[in-house]
Amino acid sequence: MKRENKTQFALLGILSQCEMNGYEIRKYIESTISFFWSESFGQIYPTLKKLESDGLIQEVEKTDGNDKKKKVYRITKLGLKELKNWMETSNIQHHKRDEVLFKVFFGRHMSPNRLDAQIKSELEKNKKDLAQLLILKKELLNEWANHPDERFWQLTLEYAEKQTKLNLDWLSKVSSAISD
Amino acid sequence: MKRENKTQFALLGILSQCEMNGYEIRKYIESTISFFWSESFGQIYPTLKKLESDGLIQEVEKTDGNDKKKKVYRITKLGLKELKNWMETSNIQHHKRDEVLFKVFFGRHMSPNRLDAQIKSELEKNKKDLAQLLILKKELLNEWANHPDERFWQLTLEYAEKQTKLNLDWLSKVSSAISD
DNA sequence: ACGACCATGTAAAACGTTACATGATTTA
DNA sequence: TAAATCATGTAACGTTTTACATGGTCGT
Repeated sequence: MKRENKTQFALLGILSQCEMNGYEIRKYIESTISFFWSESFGQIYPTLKKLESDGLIQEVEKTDGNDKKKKVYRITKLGLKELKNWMETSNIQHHKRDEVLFKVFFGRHMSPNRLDAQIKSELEKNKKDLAQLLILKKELLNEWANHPDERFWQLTLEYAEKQTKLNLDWLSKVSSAISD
Repeated sequence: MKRENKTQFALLGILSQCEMNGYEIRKYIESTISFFWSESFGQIYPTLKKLESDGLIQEVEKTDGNDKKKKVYRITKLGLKELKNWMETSNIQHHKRDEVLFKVFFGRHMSPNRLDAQIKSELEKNKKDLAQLLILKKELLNEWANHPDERFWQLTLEYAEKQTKLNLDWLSKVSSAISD
């Protein structure tokens, strides 16, 4: 099986929800789907060019002379078709590399203090993540109710919340367990 | 910040627990830590060579003339030092790309049947994973009690079990939710 | 004797991050 | 007017997968 470029499909998925430029795509990923996806600018801009030259997205025509430098893209019918096709036919792959679990699993090699400091830093990160998720949850209930994607976002958000709570519980436990 | 080669440290971590050859390292990863880590042969063999030439691991001297083709490695003192140093000083990074959540989040573009089929396949995978985790749990209690890594394995395993159960619950819910 | 698994490796191609480069616009 | 943020992009480098290549060993 050849390697598929997942970045392509991520950008198609995002543009299927809303017209955006590259910079906004990055912000969207960071603020909304960073829980399960990440992309860097070094991937986003070249991929946008490729998608455009393949006819899967197109630049939105500018209504006025402003925003000369802003390149806002929209997904095309062909793009939607390709997205659907990939989603329906590709097998789900799992490439796991979780450095938190790595450090706990091989934790014997670290001084307990250093391990604990890293665990506490993860705890803080997860607290912030949870706060952000609760904001997204409210936004979803108020502003995005009845959006065609709403039920899918709801399900994803629910997973994210439970996952983050599990992390918080477990990290606390690890922190206690190693300070004996 | 330059990019660190995480494969190196993974192999050092594994060899800190037991002498092994490349093939066994792969099996170990698949059977024991696939929950949070993965490596391919294309990474393992070249990395073993590099680690050896850097003096972080060494080939175990063969006691008899057999096993000419088997290259069993052991971690050196320098290797242990480098492992400890990396673990204590590196920041934990998160490069998330979860294709299950991707497919649910952008699930509107799939026919409900196709999405459900993929979710059911994930359910099966998680059931198998859970069964495997329970086997590991028993092994840990019986054969590996009092091993110096035991408490760290216990914590990691506990996370894996809770995570897998969360997955099973959530996947069932997704499956119900999309067949309306 | 056949298939499954053990065992080691390389090469090509693709993927992805990071740092760099540049400049406009907005906000305090 | 300075700082922050918006905005697009490229180049170098390193990482990772996949496919290929080869041959040994073990069980049935």
